[in-house]
Amino acid sequence: MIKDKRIKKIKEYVMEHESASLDELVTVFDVSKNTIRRDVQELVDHGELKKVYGGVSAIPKKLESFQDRQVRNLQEKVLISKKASNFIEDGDFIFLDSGTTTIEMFNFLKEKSLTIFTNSIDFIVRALPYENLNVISIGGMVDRKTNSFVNTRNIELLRDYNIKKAFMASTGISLVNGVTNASPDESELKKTVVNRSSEVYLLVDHNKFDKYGLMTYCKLAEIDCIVTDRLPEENYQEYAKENGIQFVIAD
Amino acid sequence: MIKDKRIKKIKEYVMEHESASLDELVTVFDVSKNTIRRDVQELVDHGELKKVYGGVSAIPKKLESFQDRQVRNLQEKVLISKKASNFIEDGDFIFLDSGTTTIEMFNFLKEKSLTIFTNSIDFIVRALPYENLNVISIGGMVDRKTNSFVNTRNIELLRDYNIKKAFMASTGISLVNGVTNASPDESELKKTVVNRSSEVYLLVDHNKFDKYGLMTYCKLAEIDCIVTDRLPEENYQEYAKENGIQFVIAD
DNA sequence: AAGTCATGGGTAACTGTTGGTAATGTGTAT
DNA sequence: ATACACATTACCAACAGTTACCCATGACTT
Repeated sequence: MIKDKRIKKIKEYVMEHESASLDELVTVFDVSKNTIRRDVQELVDHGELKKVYGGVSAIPKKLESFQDRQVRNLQEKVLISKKASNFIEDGDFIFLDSGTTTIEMFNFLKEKSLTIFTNSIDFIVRALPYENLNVISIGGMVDRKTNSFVNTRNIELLRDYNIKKAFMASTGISLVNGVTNASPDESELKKTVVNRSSEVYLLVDHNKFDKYGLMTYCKLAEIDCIVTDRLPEENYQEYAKENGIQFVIAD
Repeated sequence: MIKDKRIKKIKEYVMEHESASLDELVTVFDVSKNTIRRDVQELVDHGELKKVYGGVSAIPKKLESFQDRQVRNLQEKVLISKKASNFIEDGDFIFLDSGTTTIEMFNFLKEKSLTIFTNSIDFIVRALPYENLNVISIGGMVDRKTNSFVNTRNIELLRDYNIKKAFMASTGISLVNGVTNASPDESELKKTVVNRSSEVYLLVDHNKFDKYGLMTYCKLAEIDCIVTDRLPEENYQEYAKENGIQFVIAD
């Protein structure tokens, strides 16, 4: 493997595992300890990681809470987001919810020509270099837990736009409680988006099933398509069939 | 395959894979290493890719254009923004315009406790780690020339907020044309902010005097305080005296 | 037929990368 | 405090990749 690539991988590996011993890295990347040392040194010089005796650890950033979540189950999130992105075509007007799964869609839509309505600050920032993406921000108060805009006073303006497809995130879904999220500030917006959008896609990994958060922002029946990484229990499949919900499994 | 086409393909290939070894490219495109080198060299010369030992890697896109402008006259901008920040007190509810001068205020207010209304994407991002800053974004369409939100549909909501102090930027000011900026998309918002704010501060370096852009968003008389880096011509001083405008010189 | 250009193959000097080894430093358990 | 294991640093030799050339070939142009 090219040195550059290896270093990037090392960074990702350490980020994902919070920290790693040098021996661990030696095994994983199959190069000598010496080389690992040099690679790590380079990353440390660039302020990407920090050294600890016997290994290396990710830098606890101020907004780590979000970053942390982002790497957990990263592979599943990438698979799900890739699958979901297949539903997006050039010229679409879509809504993109904030969240660690939905943000992964970025890589799969950055080359398309789209108009994207979003409350995700991360997405707005990542989309800045891509002129082909017409990004419209919902605005509102910055919420540091989710890096998104909440409590937005201007939900009204959503009603002026005809969103074709909405890609939603959730902290947990269940047959009883529907699609939920943690914060009341967000749910008003999500409700409106679900109502206003022709097609609603929900991106949830298998861990989210049978869990629920504080607020329900829509019923499961209001979702058109659930993109996830494992076929859910029988009762979900029945419910889906009854309510015309499509299940898409990414693997 | 023709050379031009191959080079384009190589670029695409590397972009897609983030990076690639020369050997890899040799196999994929079935030409000699020598040719791959020449092709890659051409791409590097055009700044499309960068060489790394053992291969090539895609250039991580950046928001360069804005960054560039940011360093021009940086010292003046810092001086002006520092001076302007003196008017801000803990607990204030302020508006912060987008622009290369106003963004420099960030360092001088990041430790204060404030509620900040802004259209500047850069400010929103930089403020993310600072929990003491309550940031409210105006939202709207992303404008990549200024890294701000424009064309915002929800100017109405501004009327609900009582902004205490507004810190405005401008591409040029003159006695005849007042305070101007380049884009029609922005001026509607700026107009409203100037109207709604108890105190309006204008941050302009001396180069901005006697220049004007396409759109006038307010008269000079509507400004309460102009922060700049040199004492302007006599006629500006007279005008200021007549209209109760305070001049603050940063040096 | 001569000229131009892209290509492939080769050589030699050079530079960056790698893994090993030895000396030194650091943390831990007794 | 001492011994021990392991981590770190520094250095070097081997090697892989790079640069800057060379020339031969074939396709295409003038």
